[in-house]
Amino acid sequence: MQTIDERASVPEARIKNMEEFSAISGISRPTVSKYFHDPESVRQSTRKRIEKALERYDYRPNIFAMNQNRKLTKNVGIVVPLLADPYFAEIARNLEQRCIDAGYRPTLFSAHGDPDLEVEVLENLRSLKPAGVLLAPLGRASHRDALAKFCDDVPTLIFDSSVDEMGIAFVGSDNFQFTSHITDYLCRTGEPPCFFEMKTPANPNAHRRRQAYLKAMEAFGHAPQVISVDGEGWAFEEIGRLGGHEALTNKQFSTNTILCSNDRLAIGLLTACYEQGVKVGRAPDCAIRVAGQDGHPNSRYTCPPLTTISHDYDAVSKHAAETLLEAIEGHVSPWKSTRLEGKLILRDSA
Amino acid sequence: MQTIDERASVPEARIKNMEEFSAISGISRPTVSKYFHDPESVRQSTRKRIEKALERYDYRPNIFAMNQNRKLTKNVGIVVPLLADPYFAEIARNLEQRCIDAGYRPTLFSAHGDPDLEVEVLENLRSLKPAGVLLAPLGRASHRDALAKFCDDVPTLIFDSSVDEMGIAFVGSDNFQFTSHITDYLCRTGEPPCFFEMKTPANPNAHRRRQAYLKAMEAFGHAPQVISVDGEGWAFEEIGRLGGHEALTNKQFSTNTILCSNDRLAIGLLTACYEQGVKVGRAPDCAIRVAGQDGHPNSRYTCPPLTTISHDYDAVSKHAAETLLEAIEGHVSPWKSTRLEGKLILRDSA
DNA sequence: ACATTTTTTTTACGCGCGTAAAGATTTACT
DNA sequence: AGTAAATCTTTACGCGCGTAAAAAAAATGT
Repeated sequence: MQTIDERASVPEARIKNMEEFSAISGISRPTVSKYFHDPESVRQSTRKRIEKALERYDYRPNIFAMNQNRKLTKNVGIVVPLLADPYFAEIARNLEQRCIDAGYRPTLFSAHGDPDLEVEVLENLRSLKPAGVLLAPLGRASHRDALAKFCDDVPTLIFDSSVDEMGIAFVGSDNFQFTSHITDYLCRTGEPPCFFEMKTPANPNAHRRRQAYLKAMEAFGHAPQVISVDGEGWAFEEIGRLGGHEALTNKQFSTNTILCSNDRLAIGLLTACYEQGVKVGRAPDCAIRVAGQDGHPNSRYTCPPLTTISHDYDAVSKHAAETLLEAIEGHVSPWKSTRLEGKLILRDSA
Repeated sequence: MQTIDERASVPEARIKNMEEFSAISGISRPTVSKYFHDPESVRQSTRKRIEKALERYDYRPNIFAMNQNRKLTKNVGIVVPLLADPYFAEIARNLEQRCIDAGYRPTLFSAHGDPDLEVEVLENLRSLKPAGVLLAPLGRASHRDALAKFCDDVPTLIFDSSVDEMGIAFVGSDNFQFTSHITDYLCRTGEPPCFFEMKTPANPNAHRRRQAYLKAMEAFGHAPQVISVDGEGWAFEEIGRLGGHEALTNKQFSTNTILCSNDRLAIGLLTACYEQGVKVGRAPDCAIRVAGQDGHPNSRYTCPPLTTISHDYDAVSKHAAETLLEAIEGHVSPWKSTRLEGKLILRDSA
């Protein structure tokens, strides 16, 4: 490499591609390519030369061209059902960080609550040639066959909500434990709870929670009561609020304690209670107790702050990311489901 | 094109690229390429033949390879400061939809509240060769020069929070009008408000709102009072809660009405009020009134529901998307700032 | 100083698709 | 039927980079 590009004397000259950069740095393109793949893989002296050039010209390889012809990419896709829900935003961010720390390039997608968009996202994801993907399916509404076909083609770890035995593994929370645990707490500290849920929940975890509630109540020798409210879609708070109004008006709650299927529903219910002047909490002057499930980011700021059982965000995302990355790196193992326990968060609502 | 690929008889044969697809469809690759660029651009009969093949083999072009050598792509990047904030999630989704409807391919990114990540995201965005980008900067913490350089290279519309006179235009809300309007409302319906804000707000809109508050109070002939609470970062609710506790304990509020700089701060303040047993609302038995600003998705579900002045989400995102897409399509015009008025949303908190 | 090992350079092709140009084919139209 | 216009096929190159193989150069060891 003898020729030094004349433009090297003009600091502002923008480097368009690796070819140009290799010219001004005086290092051959394949070596430069190697450097960007792993800076440690080239000799110390050439690394210095490259980095010196890098200081003067802020060239960066085109990430999409990079992946075009690579055997194994470092891309991982993260797909959640609905980014507008802070719960998913939170866990997605957590997963992103773990991927970055492990040297991977995460890209985040949301299905925006729409099953068609979910498969659309997955189809587009193929173009990224991802080494793997972390997928939280929409749930009930997901197009099973499309997801399954995707999982056949690219290493996919399912998290949050499981759909059949898809992908390389499932990591999520132990919904039975969630509901049993908080039901137990509620029974020990006051009247046994009734269960407040959506009639047609978007996601299979809700079914598990109802089952766990019924079983727990039976075990404790109490009569269960399930209130299933109408409502489709992902506007859980509004569904909870409207359903709450109806249930309160018709005096459908058989006890003074209400366990909600999830925190967002509980938030809506709390609003309904407020609007009807029903005081919520565990103080003597309160009419009812309300508890949620999920440990939603907003649950701390309701009035009263919501007693709930929280996902172990860190543990779930850690286990999910590690399992996927191990699989990517060749660690083969049979399909496995891991469900982590939740932690009870005691606040003023119950 | 005489040779029909033998694999055509095996329906399951996966098509790897456009070459293979053109073979089994019997149409030349350039024509197939043209079809995918715009199905209307090929003759009706060939379009049918392609679509018939498409039914048997679900081939889709690689979107990243597509953009590799295109003069003008249909990509648009959408960058928000923090996806975990439902406000941004909401507006981002709105923008995405508008881009899709206009025939563009939006991709969503979040800076996750980190200025370094913000420039990182923009650098990576370059690889996408976007036709344009919709950028809501972090604000105060943003690396101005990096953003400016990016705006020089790719058509960028700034929204939500303006940073200098960057990009092709700014579209956001009229923060002066916001605060003037709601201050006016509060003054007319009770005691004039004091102003509750963060000492070092993340985003320049906060300054405008404080100024507007001061000016409005002066205009109405009332003495203003600004309570600035400590706190860094994006955990506004917690900052509002802690600051609220301190202000309540020290009796810093000079009137019974508190206008918060934004809804998330207000949500935290409401929690502090609850925790101190201070009743909020406009009913006779309430101690204070609290109002927010933004029309945050959660504001409907606080207890009491939060009176606020809401962004016109639809109008902002519509104007932002249209302005960018017009610019992309050749419509040149000088830099311009558009600030849309907000709508007062009366609820129970004030 | 020599041979050996490690690293770099050259050369060349591939990824999946855009795109331009010239020729062949098909359509539309008088 | 004949001509012009529209569309398609062929051929060829480009985008920005990965990667393999052979040759050249540099570092290492004795």
